[in-house]
Amino acid sequence: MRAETTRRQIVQAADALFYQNGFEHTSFADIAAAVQLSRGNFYYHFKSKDEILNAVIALRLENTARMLEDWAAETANPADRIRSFIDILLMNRAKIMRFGCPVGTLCNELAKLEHVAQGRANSIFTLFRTWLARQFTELGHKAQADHLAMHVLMHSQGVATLANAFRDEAFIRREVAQINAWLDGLAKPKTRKASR
Amino acid sequence: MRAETTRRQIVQAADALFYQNGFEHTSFADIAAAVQLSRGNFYYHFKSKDEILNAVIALRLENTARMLEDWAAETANPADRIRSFIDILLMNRAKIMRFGCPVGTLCNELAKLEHVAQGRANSIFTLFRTWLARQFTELGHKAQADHLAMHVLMHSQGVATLANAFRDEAFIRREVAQINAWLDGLAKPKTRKASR
DNA sequence: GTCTATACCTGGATAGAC
DNA sequence: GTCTATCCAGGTATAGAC
Repeated sequence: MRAETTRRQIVQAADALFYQNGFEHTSFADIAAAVQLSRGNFYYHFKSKDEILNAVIALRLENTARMLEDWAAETANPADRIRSFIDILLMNRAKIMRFGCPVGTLCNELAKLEHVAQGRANSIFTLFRTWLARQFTELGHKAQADHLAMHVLMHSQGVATLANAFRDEAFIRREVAQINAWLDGLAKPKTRKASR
Repeated sequence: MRAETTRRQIVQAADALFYQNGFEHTSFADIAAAVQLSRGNFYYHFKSKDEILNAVIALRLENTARMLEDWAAETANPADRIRSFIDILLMNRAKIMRFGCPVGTLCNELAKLEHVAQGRANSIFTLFRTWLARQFTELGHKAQADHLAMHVLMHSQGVATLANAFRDEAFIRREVAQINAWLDGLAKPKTRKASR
């Protein structure tokens, strides 16, 4: 098999395992088993575990950027674009209830490990943050665009953490409905002024 | 030294280390070094790592319960009691920015490990949840007390996760001010009706 | 109750044959 | 590019002396 193909398989397997079992809890043996490779062969593709982590983060950045571009291309209305982001909670609810948010839990873990890749992992958050801020700017909230972006991100992280702890789908739906209502208020601020 | 004293020291050291470095990343040697004990002696007090984890969770449950009782005793107004909870984010902001929320990050980690103590760890959340729900009931929101409790918990988790990733104190203050304003609306619903 | 010594295993990482 | 064999560090856990 071509090296490039094997490498990609390793990264994809590591991506899933890091998400499901955590970075530290995932061993080389686990990843090797997932792609049906011997442990020894592994080091032909990656010289260290940190190198795999970097590749996984790069993959996630790539996938995230593509997803955000697609949303921006498909959806004309900035409010609807933000709704696409919020909808992740519903689309991925099964995984979120089992494993939490892939970004939040990775950043949490790396923070405790004081890992060098912390900054790189956080940049996935930054990707969402700047994209959301751009949508809020287009919505006419330029001055507080970044604050609003952080608020939406905060909401998604809180929902993911509690949904994971309590395995509560109804809770997710309730909170998604609520943040969407909040977004409605922002999208049409002319109807009733200063409604908070 | 008396066994009881040593045992307590071990649990307190483990509590701090699990919070700062994560459960799995903390070794017996780390805890032993923190209390200046030999690794061998350790097993006189705890037969396994899971046993220490259980003791740590029990300690946290105890401390949390006492804190909530104190708030209920000190503060007459249920809205102010809820504000005591929200204020944790400000009081502990330095630690939260470095290590996240102790409850949320532990539950996250145990979920990925599929650890048997998961349920026990989650019960710390439940303690906050039922206490908050009681305050909302006293505030006159009995029907949605539990939903509101989950909403406040969700908020604190989201703020903690993002504050940890971005090390952003201004963000914490902003979000605390915002949820307090939201709480104001709930505490005095008579002034202006259906203000959301 | 506390120590040292040690057994045993897992995980990361390397060397070298094929 | 893939394998087996192997090394070494660190982690959990035990035995037994003091």
